[in-house]
Amino acid sequence: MKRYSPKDIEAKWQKKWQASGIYKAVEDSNKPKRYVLEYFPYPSGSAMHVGHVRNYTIGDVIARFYRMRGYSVLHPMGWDAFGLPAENYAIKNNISPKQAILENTTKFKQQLIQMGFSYDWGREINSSDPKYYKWTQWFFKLLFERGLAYQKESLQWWCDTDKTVLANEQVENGKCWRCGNEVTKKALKQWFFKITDYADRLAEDLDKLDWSEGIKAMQRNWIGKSVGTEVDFTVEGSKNKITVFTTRVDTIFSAAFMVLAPENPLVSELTTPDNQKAVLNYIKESESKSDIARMEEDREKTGVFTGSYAINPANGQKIPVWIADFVLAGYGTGAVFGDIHDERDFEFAKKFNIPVKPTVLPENPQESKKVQAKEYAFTGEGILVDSGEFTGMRSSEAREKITVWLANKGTGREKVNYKIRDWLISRQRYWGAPIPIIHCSEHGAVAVPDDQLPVELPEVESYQPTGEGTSVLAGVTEWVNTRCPTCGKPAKRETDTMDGFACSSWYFLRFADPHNDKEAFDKDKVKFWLPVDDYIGGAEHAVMHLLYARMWTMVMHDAGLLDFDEPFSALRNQGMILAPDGRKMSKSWDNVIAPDDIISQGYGADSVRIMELFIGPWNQSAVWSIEGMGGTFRFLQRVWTLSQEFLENNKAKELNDAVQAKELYTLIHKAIHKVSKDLNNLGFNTAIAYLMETVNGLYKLKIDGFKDTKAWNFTLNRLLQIMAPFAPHITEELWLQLGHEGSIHISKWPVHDEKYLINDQLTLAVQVNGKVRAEITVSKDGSKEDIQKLALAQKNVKKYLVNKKPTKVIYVPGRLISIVV
RNA sequence: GGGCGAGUGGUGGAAUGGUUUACACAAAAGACUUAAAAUCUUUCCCGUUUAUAGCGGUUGUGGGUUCGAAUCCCACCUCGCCCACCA
Repeated sequence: MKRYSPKDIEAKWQKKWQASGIYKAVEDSNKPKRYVLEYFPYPSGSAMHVGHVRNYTIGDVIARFYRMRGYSVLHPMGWDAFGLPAENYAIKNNISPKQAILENTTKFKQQLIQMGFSYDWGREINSSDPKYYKWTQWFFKLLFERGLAYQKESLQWWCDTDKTVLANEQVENGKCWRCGNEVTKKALKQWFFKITDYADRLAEDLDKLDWSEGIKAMQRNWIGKSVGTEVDFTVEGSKNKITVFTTRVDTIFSAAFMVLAPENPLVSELTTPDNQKAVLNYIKESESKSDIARMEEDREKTGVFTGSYAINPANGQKIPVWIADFVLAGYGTGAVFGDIHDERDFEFAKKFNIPVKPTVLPENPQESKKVQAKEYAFTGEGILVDSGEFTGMRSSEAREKITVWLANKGTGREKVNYKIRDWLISRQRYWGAPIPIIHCSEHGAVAVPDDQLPVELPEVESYQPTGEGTSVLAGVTEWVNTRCPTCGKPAKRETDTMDGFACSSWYFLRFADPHNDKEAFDKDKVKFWLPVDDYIGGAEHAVMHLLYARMWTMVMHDAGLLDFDEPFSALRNQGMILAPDGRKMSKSWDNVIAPDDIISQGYGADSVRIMELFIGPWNQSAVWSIEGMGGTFRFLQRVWTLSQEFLENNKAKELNDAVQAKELYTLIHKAIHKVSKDLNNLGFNTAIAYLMETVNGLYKLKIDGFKDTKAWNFTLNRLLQIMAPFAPHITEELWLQLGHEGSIHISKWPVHDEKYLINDQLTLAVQVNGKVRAEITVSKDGSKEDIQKLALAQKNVKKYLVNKKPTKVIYVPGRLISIVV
């Protein structure tokens, strides 16, 4: 008998599948469709580890399940090839980024193929291919023409290691998301996408998505919608006014001081000569302070008085105007009023001895006393005092009324603010899609005409960034110098490139029509496949890719290119795989486990795939277990051995045994039912556990021999089919050995027969006062009365019923009978 | 400080109102073998007991609802991830 040896079968089938094209996605309108997509990978220098592989395994099992259930399945793969790591890798290894991508994608592809993933490789795309980025540029133009791409000079996050600006989303705790070094601010003219125009829609539409609450919460938090009031304060002896944003206009009568951000342009005008020196010093100091220091927790409040006073429009009170770096220039109006109803303000007031007094009090009299004694900053809702005509109102009512009152006086208005800032898209690096803009001294920024797309990246000598705030493209004079598309006069090309997130904001659409050279995609093809039904990936993209892609989809929808405005109906966030030491897998920890090593140790891809899912719930993190691999391998080996033994026995004449046949049918139909149900609910680990249980059951039956040929044949065939999404190689091989011609992976998913799911005999637990005291076996259609009688007759039950009568009997069919005394 | 998730045997986990610990790992014993590996079979929460049955206990802690709670409610503790001076 031949032993199970994955290396003898896996590569063979991978080649055959590729040749026969069984995973090709076909638009068949007679079938329902399913678009299963995993985030397309970034082909970095380090190969994929078992954590990445889990992501693809989840997608592949889903894709295979739907394919067998008769769906038209699109399961594509491509490469997010532009970006910093590829360029840095190229510089380090002294090769071109193009060459680096070629090397890395070759390695990644080989890794994916050896795992037996069912991708339609005919749809492979690469975002650094001019045939692809031509359309990325085309979409840039779409945004530009719709007023959603613009240039602005301002202070930007700058990473001095990577020599480029970064988007807000790419700065984590004041550090560059790529290299981890502290970022600084630099004044540069940059390109932005106006994602703020979509802030409200991006927040509101989250409700209609089947995404994990965690990711939705992260996006809501990032967008940071807050509804409040803008209030204008006049400045004593000046025409200037200071506008503030507040969500608590009900506290306006308590305003005791104003605070402006040091960067607020009003500061220089409001500063009186006496205070000039102190203010300038403070501004200088806060500029030089690193953002890490500025964001430090529990930092003591700092600030200086400007010498000016503002007038509270609510009560005419004169209050001092300060500047302090706890007020952010970029949010709201860059100015706030301060009072005792905010912890930060109260802290500030205490530090600088500014008198404050509450005008909102808690309803609880004890707490109210404490607040009046200024024991703490009362930030909750309550009843207004000393607030003119609003005294006695509740906070919520007062907010509405005061806003209307201020609006009528012309000194206030309702206002919605967002934390999200526009998306900074330009990068001072070589390896990205060039921004398709030409700068003309007469016509300004002009889009490159469609017939001149793509604007191809020119070859350069060195990819080393200059650090001067421009990309190396600025040095390619013959490329930079061109003519204005409008007037034909000499003009210069934009030399910044787009961030890689532009490329990934539409790739899921390109998979529907990857080779189209007339347009980005054919509308009908996109209509057939999109939106993505299952989008699988980690949570690290929550406020980057997942937000950007949603915005682009909305823009395309508004431009009439799409008839949907959300790209990903369901998002599946897989849990991380940790190294056996419990830490994240990383080169620097030297704890990375690559699938290649496990496969070459003889376990094979099927065992790895099963381990990825059996290790725990797919959406929770898990520690990789090397020992566990033995278990998944043994399981597959048992299936193999059982099949071989059956095939050898099967050569003899046909045998019949009704008793064994019934047991076999019961086992397999239950398995079909359970595995189908679990796959529908993404219960991969429990589906595998049940398959193992089923195989254990078959081994028990085997002890008596293969007594019914037909039933064994049926059972093994169905078992292989329901195992096929998890272990595609071994099931395909055994399917062939059992005499089938076509591939198991396009065979019809089996349906269970209900009659085998019902047991004739049931085992019930008998409880007395909630404790299990006995077990009884009853017929499935026994009446409650009969069962109750039997239960009460149990020796160990009687013991507890001496001199007592049951007050209540609860019968849960198929489970238990509970007697209460 | 805010948000999200988790806490069950030696370990990963199963069970989402109904017999806690399915499935697997690790460990132990037996069969086969000259031997080992592999394979097959069995045992495996704690206490009480020579042992089995039985009895008692047990899902982070404390309380509640219920005939019955890992599951629902209240309070608290611990761990992980994300965000954080956003007025």
